[in-house]
Amino acid sequence: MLSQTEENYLKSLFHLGDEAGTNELAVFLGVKPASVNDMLKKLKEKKLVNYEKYGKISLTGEGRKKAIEIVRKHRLWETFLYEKFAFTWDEVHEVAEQLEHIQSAKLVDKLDEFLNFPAYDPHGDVIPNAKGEMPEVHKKTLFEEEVGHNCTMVAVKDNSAPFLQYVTQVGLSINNKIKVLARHDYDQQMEIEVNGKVSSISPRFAKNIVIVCNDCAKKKKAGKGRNN
Amino acid sequence: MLSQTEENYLKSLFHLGDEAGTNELAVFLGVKPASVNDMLKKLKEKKLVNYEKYGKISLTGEGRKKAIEIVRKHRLWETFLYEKFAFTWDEVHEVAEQLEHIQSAKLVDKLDEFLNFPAYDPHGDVIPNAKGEMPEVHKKTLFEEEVGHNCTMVAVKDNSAPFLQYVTQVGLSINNKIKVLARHDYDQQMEIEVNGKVSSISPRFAKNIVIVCNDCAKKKKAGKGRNN
DNA sequence: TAAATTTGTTAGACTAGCCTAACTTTACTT
DNA sequence: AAGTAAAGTTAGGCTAGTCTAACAAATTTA
Repeated sequence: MLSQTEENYLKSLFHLGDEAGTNELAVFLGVKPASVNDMLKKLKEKKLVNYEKYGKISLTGEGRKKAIEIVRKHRLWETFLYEKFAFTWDEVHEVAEQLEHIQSAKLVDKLDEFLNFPAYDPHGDVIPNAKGEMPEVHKKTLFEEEVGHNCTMVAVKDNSAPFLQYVTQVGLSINNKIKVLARHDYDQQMEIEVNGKVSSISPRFAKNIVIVCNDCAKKKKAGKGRNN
Repeated sequence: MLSQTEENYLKSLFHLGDEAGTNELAVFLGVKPASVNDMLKKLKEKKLVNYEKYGKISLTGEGRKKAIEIVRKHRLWETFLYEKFAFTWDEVHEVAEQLEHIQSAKLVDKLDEFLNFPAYDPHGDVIPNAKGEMPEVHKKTLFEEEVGHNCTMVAVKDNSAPFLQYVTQVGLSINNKIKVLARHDYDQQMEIEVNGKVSSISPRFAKNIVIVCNDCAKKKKAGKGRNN
């Protein structure tokens, strides 16, 4: 059993990617490099990180597996708070930071099922599945999507009530499919179809909807990610 | 902000009542008396317990308030796991022990609302309301209930699939109202009404349903309680 | 390539929460 | 009321995780 602190180190290493250094990790975690050093020795001992003096830090297979489990829990809880308890996307993170450390395999399974196995969290990040698989994904705004393509809404960028009402009116919500029917060169107004309903949306609106394209080729390197 | 450990001490003191001793608390928490002693000094310093050397331990008003908040969270989470995630009543406690320490007022409010402000948890214990009020209650089995009285189901004693199926068939679930229509002296079979539906139930069945009477006078002293 | 800067490491110390062992106070028993 | 048993306390020590300060290695830059 890992402590919450150990879990946080693994999670942070996962987000920083495989070329992390001591200082970088220290800044990320909000502790001093000396503390990171101590912990790295411990995690190396437990075979969760690869680490040699003055070298770069990376997760072992086992460490990565643990990290992904935590990310999975974090993102499932964020989705839960957002969808079921009407938290806004900027409120979910802090509480999910706590909830991600709850130990219960059954709870995670049930949560996943309860949310209907969501693919994306409210920030538009991919939720790893129960096997720890995490398809890579290229996020962009709906405004940038090509005409004729199908995409999935994964997040919003604006949290204001008027915007959110508009989103609802158009029939959109996270994990919904969207088809881009047209874009007018004149005023960049777009025509989209959601659940058979066609809407005309402004460029401003489209720029606040984050999507992943279902028709674009899927090959991209993983970035550094966010703090979760 | 209290640590999880501090919260557990307060919660335990609440369950043990106001005449707890050092040893008793140590046994309850599974630690040594010396550890309890250290912590009591700290909690006294924080004005959460009343405590003098060699004297009995009790919670201050503030300490009690904190303890009730934790009990409230524990019981709401138990109810959540039981009702929404199909945990059995003997599985909920362990996970609720972890969830009760999550810090988020909004989360607790939403949880309460999501569960429709439940009065009892799956063990039949009263859930304190948002104000920290906790009506005292006299639990008994449905078998013991008087004919003509109305009562509320608060728990089951048997967790087997056949029993639970039968419970469902009769239309019963936790926080449901039951009216006792009759009891036959011959075989102690009972007639009950649930949501307008009348059922005939065996004494064995009735003995596995825990209820609180809504028609009995409500005056009784608080007992020592359980570990939650 | 040598100096300066950045990055990483070590040693020693602190706090929370726990322990054991020894001791003190209170309560029980006859 | 004296002696024993039970309950409670203290002192000192341990681990996890943090810190500061001093030092060492690596990297950048002139």
